[in-house]
Amino acid sequence: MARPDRDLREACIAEAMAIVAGDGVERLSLREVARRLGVSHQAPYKHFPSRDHILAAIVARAFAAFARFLDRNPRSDDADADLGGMGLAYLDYARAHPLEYRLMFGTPLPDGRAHPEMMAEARHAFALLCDGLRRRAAARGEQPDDKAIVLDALFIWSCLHGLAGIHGASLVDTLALPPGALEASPAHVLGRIGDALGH
Amino acid sequence: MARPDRDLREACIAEAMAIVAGDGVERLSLREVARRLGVSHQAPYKHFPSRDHILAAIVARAFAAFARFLDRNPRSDDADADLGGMGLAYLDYARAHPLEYRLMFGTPLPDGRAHPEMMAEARHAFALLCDGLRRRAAARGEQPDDKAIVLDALFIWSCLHGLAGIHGASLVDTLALPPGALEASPAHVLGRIGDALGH
DNA sequence: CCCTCCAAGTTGACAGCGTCAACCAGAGGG
DNA sequence: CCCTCTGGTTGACGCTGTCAACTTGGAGGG
Repeated sequence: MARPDRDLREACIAEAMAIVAGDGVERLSLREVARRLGVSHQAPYKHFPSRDHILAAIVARAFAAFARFLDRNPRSDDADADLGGMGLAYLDYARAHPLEYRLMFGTPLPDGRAHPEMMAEARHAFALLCDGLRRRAAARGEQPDDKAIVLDALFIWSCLHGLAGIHGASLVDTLALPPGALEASPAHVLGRIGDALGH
Repeated sequence: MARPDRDLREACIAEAMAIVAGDGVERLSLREVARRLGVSHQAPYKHFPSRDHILAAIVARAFAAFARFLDRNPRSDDADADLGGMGLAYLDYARAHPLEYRLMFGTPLPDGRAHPEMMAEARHAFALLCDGLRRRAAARGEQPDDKAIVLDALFIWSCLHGLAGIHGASLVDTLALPPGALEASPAHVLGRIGDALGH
């Protein structure tokens, strides 16, 4: 069998990501991936032992793209503003890429022990947030221990993750919010995070 | 057709909820419901036009149970403590009932317009939080408008929802938290919410 | 009492999915 | 030339949601 003129494994990943980005992870099937690539339904299994494996591969890619997005702003001298910018980027990503966001955070993920690359990419995104907090603390002349940094990172991540989830899901319709509340909620929540941490 | 000695519709709902509570919503199939009840695979369709309809029914039940849980503590004279108690109840529910929690908040829900009861039950839970904030404001002699109440309710809900999601999902393993951070995070996040709102 | 209708079930079929298993062709190495 | 391995194809199986036809029992009316 000649080396194919394309790497089918990478093509499967790209196609799976396109399906998820277009229609959501619920529509991801290996048979549809195969159909779109013009190969037999079993061909993707030559590269991925199971559906979970291709899922883990695209989750890892999604986390990597997410982390790049979080890190998109150049670092400034103002650690508070950097942290706020990261928070905005988080919400922007969730809004711009709702289906990818749900892939990462709204889907039972494959077992992390079997997919270390996926785990590493997810950790990277969280680590950016922890780094932002460390720089902020240093700029204020503080030296919190690692656990305190992580706890505040969890606080922030919880707020952002929760709000992104509310924005992205049908919960928005469900809650029957008064006019303007939805649009105002990102700035408000970010402001409250600032209140909590002390400006 | 005689009135059956059981209400199959209610039996389907109960069985569906048992499957979700035991194994998660991914394992919910109408055929399994039918098998467990000893009826033919098509029988549940006499009562529910589609899988979405039974899903909406159990989501409504889950929201109702959730709201009862949030409201479990008697009201005291201390509105701050009541609000904190509600926050703890939120996290307790998510921890005690992870699969039901994920049913409500981690699952693409059926179209809310087709299922008004489900919507109403979800709104009730959110309204409890808004009420708690109103009572707190009144106790402080403040009169925030409706939008301000809702925005802070969204802030709190975001925090709790985000944290519950982190606790409940494989993200906990993914993030490789330092020892003790996970156990400390509920108190920490609730404390930060208090910081944000001003004690 | 008989007949009709309807509700609630049963049975069978279909298409889609993930996965198992057997088979095939071509490339590379001995 | 032969053998092995890799990466595909084909076919089958069991599971799901749903469509469709059929059956049965009971209620209601004449």
